[in-house]
Amino acid sequence: MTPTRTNRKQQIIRAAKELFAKHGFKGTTTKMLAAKVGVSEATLYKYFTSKEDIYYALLEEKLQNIESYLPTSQKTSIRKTLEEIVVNFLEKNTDDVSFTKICLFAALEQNAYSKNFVQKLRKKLFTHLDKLFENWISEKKIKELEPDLLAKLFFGLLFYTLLLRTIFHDEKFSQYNLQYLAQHIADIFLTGVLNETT
Amino acid sequence: MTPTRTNRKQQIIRAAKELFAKHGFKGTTTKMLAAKVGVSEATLYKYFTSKEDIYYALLEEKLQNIESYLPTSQKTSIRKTLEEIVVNFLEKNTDDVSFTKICLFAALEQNAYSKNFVQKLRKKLFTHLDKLFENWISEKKIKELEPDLLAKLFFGLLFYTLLLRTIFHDEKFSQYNLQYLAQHIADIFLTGVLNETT
Amino acid sequence: MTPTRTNRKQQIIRAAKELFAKHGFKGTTTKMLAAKVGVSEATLYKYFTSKEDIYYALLEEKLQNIESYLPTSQKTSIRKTLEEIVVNFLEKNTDDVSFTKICLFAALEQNAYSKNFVQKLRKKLFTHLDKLFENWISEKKIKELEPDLLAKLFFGLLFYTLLLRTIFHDEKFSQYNLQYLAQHIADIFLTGVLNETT
Amino acid sequence: MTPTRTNRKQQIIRAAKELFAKHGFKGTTTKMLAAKVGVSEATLYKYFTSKEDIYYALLEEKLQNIESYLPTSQKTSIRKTLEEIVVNFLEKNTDDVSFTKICLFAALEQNAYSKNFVQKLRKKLFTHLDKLFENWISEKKIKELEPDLLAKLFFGLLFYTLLLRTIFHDEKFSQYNLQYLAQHIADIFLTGVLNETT
DNA sequence: AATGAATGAGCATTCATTCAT
DNA sequence: TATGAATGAATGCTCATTCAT
Repeated sequence: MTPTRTNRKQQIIRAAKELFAKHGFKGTTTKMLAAKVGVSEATLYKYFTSKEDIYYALLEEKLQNIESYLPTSQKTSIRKTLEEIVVNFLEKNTDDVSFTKICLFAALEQNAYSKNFVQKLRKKLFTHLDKLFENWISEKKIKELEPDLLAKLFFGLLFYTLLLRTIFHDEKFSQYNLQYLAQHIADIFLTGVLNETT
Repeated sequence: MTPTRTNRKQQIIRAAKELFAKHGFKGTTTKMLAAKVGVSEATLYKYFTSKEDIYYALLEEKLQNIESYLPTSQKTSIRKTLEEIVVNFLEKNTDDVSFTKICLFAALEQNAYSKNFVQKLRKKLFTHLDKLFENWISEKKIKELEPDLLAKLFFGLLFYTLLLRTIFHDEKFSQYNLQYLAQHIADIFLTGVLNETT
Repeated sequence: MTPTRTNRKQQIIRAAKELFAKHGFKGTTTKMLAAKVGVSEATLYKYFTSKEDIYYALLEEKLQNIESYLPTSQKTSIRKTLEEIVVNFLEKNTDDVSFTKICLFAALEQNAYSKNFVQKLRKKLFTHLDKLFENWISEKKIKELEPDLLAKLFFGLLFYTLLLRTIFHDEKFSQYNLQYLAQHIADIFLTGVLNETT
Repeated sequence: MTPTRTNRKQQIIRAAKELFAKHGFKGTTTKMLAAKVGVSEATLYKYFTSKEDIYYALLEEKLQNIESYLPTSQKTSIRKTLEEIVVNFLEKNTDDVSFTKICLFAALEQNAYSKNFVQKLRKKLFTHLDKLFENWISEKKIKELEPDLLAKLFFGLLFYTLLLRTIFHDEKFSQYNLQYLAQHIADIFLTGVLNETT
């Protein structure tokens, strides 16, 4: 594939990402997409066989390029590790809101392909996180609960925070700096909200 | 409005709820809707002025009828209170998955009306929850953090759990019984995951 | 089905017959068809599910209504019988050229459906003709050849004459009166072209 | 024109012949054609100015190269001559079904050009055949009928036999060997089907 | 000599909506 | 109250064709 050809494909995917995020799959028309890319609708079909094909390419690409929000280096403390996860996750996904939206649309629209995508995505997101909790449990550092339950509940805190910041446009959560949020989320998850004196 | 008229309106809204949940607003056609209700498409327009109108009526109705997941009676312990909230919330929303989906669609589709809806909905959901945490804080029962931050993080645990059970179709989370989930969520939120001995 | 509904369907089929005959299936657009009927394209789809559906309905209807070109009463002579067949066949099909054309298009375009149609049509055309020749053979009135071979060769004379008159626009054949043609065709088929004195 | 250029043109025409025969003019796309030739669509337009142009070139070429099915040498008997015509005609056209189909499509599609083509073709086909019958008539060998009427009716037998074998896929007619068919067709045309004793 | 890239016009089909009855 | 009949505008997609390279 010539470099131009790849570029055009990328252009289309990039434009599609924005539009699908804003209007969903059904809500995005090929006309809108062509206009955004600055080509004719016919041109779209020189690069992709169908609107669905563009959608799939978009999801597929995301699945490949998904960046880990997990710390690369071994952290000394659980707390630091969790804090870094929070910051990483929110940082990466705040910049690319469309991805979050597209994932949610995919989860909601529920055709065979998007179901598969969501499944793969969740696997990718949790494989490493699960392991982290497993290790901590086996090291007796944290309570002996099912590691994936812990991973998912922790992720729930992240995920909902992300939604508050990017989709629900919660004023407060949007203004908090990430460090501050990370500290509180990590703290609550580790030690709970009860007053120590209690 | 005659009772029949009200009934028909209700029938339409009920059918719309299912369809919008399954296919989104754009993905639901008036043809599908009419078929589901068992009337002609023309009849739809005797009761509502447009497809959007049906959507708005649906959201509005939900906003009125939203049932509190908060405990009605004063509970003795925070733990019991939180547990009851978890159980209530999951119970009510598991039965009515379409509502969750419609809310998410509304949040994603982001037109003026749905934005407004999401805002109102969140207000309704959080007003009482916020107060609960405020009280506990003033009673020094829990750490002195911003009450709405606490409320939202706690809600994040609930909400993500709901998504896992109803939209992401997480096998494990779907099988857990609600009591079990409630205990763990409440426990983690209150005391954290760290080993007490640490 | 209300009478109006039937009428519209019939109107569409009638218009389609003309257009498909003139331009073939591919060459006929739904726009042309709608214009000819005097309705919008959308209306076409209230009565038929697709362009193909219209085509099929058209063929199906023809298959039902196909009129026999065979003599109803028992003729005294073979010659009279054949002459009547020629006249009947040419008369019926000259009035309805579109049918001939559509059949030929169907035979040429060769999709699964039209293949089936052509097969059924040929069966309908030949079943009785075959029997006629069988009888004559068993009565020793004509040479002892395979009856269907005879039927088909005789039909070839008819069919080609029809093409000459309706599709190839052969001047002479178009001007001959049917009686004249019938006599010669029957005569040649019965006694051949050789001079009797030879 | 360089020899390569001629070759490419020929390649295109050959591919077009197959495709037009299978799908008709409208049913054949330039994409299909380019793919079959193994070049880009753009290349097609280096050799022909339009899709129609290819079609015309194709017909024109056929018109030039049409091979006579008439016997080259003077045959002793009419019977032998007719038999040879039948065999020749069926042999040549069975091998090249696409030609028959294209001619029929041309006759059906009825635009100015194809009308002209069909006319020329028929002239070519009948000029010599007509003469043959003229001669036989003047030699008093056959009945004194209009020679072109005879020629066309005889041709009808050939033509319908060809259709049965190539387009209608008549099982029996496809299996008969040509010699057998030729004998019967010639015999019937010459002496008729009536029992001699009658 | 060949083609990659592009497209305006058109295709069959569906949409939400209207209106006379 | 309900709907059969209708449609303008749009949808995803394909077509034959052009042109710079």
